[in-house]
Amino acid sequence: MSSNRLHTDFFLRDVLEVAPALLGKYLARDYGDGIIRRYVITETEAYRGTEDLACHASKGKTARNEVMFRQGGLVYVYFIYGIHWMLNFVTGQEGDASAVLIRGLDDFSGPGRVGKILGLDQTFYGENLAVSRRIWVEESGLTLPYTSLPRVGIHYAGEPWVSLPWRYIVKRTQD
DNA sequence: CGCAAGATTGGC
DNA sequence: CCAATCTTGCGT
Repeated sequence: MSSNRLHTDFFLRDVLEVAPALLGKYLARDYGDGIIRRYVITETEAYRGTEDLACHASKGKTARNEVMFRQGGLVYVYFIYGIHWMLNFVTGQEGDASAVLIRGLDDFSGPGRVGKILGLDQTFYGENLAVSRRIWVEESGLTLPYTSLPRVGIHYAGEPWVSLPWRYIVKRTQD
């Protein structure tokens, strides 16, 4: 039998390709009980290298963001506002310093809520999505229509970064 | 070593 | 509109 897990090659492309490509994929999580929960990825944001002033990598490599400078397919988590763990997937080749922020799963929206649902913490820093037994991404076969909008909470970056439509959101199902 | 700000959220 | 809560990055 074969696994639907997405491997490193999926993440080695430009972040502007990977971010929308993740929409509709399954975020798989094993909380340690051997039961695999799957959540549909419904919202992402792209952070693109040292040039992008909204990207953490724009200030150069630091202890906090060093994983962003590695090859794609790794997890980048960071703690913010004293409350929230943000989940990101590193993309591109080593040195590209790009990543996708996971902002929504199923009906839950907001990166802080994603981190809470998944029970993230510092131990996930650098986790390899190709081999991890507790968090990975799977092909779902779903192709969901989406829209792109400017990114949230990065006003400090100024133009053009604050206006680029690098936030991708699955259109809500009609009923 | 001090301190301001943060890829947010929930409540008033 | 604002507090919560704490890590990080930068200035002194």
